[in-house]
Amino acid sequence: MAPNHEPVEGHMARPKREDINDVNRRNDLVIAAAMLFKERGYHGTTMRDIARATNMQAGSPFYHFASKQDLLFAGVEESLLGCLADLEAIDPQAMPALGYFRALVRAHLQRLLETQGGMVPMVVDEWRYLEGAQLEVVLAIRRRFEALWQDAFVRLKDAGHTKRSDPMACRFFLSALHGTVRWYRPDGPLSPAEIADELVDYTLCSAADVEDHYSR
Amino acid sequence: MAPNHEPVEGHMARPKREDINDVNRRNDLVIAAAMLFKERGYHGTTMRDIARATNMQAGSPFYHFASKQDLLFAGVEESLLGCLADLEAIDPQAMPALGYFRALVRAHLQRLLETQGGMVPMVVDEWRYLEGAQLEVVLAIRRRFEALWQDAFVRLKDAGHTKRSDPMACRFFLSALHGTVRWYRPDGPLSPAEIADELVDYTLCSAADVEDHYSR
DNA sequence: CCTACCGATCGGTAGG
DNA sequence: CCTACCGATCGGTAGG
Repeated sequence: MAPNHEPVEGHMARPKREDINDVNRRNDLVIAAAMLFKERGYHGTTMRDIARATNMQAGSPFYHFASKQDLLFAGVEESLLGCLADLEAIDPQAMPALGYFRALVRAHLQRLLETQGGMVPMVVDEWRYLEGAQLEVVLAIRRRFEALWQDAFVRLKDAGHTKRSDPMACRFFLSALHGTVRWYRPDGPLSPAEIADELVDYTLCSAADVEDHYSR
Repeated sequence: MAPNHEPVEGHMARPKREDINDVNRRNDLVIAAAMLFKERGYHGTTMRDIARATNMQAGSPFYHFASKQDLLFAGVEESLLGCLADLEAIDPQAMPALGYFRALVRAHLQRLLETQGGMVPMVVDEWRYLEGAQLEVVLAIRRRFEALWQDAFVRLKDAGHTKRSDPMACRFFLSALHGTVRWYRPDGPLSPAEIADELVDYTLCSAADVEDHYSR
């Protein structure tokens, strides 16, 4: 016994051999849980399911996490922060509005659809089963995420690529963006990057494009 | 004891007094269950929760439904068929493509967002917990639903109101349409009809509109 | 991390 | 529909 420390250890603690193992196993749990939550839903998944998927005994996950909710929170927070980091790594000043927007959509769909065996889609539906302070943390991250997209939309419109950049338009766009997790199949005909380009095209509205390059 | 008949009673059975009561109580259960499934998820809701919400004792819902899944199925199927009936009641021949499309979006958002105290949004997320034959039935209805929207999109493009009418574009649109259930609030500033008009505007892409009537 | 265990709850049933 | 009940399972804990 020892771990189960949410508030993380002291500063700069040089990890010893056992610590590394603990961290690895902890991470295995987060991923296995996220995958199961995605497939069967949070309440449809059992701590015993998660233990089995990680080759542990029924009570062992509680060595790493104090509760099932803490395990959900770890997965949701990690995924969301990962998404946000990807997007914030792209410099808006380094490229034109359209290129920036396309880079955002590509980065996000890559993260959403092909990270770690597909655990990230879980965040789209399952965050809502969090409560209290953990829910607040997640909502705060989501607000930063939405503000970033909102800004990108404003730039897009200022450059003449869309007719709207209001919050409602941004919401419609984000629904289409996140809706991909409900129909995307890894073995399907389109890669995440290709889907990204399709969505960018769908979202744009320049006069020139109305003369269809797209039939079918 | 008596009911609990899924395959419905004989043809044209004139309902007696008790039958009416059974039908009413059965319907109360479907609505209460759907509301709870929407709020807490299917697996996060207990048959006892549903019983309590209907002023029954713990075991009584099983007089009307053989299982929890049957109760879910009843709500999902009824909601989906209701949606489909609304849409099929609109005659495409009776109006121009744009008017038809707008009528569809309005009808659907009305059904989705303000029917029976808001039970319908449940179908967006919870149908996936169905299994076997019931799941197949629901997927079949959904295919009809999507085909209808696909046709509407083709008409929209033929009339020059969108640049795309391919299945992917239709999917993006439907995600935005159904995503409304995740942010719509009955006490919010916009009615379902107003949201419908916003979405129609967002989806259109005529050259004339690019000169923004919309700022912000 | 495993073993062994607990109290609570859950879906569902019998019998009227 | 209620009463009374059952077997199974669940989240979680103690103790090493």
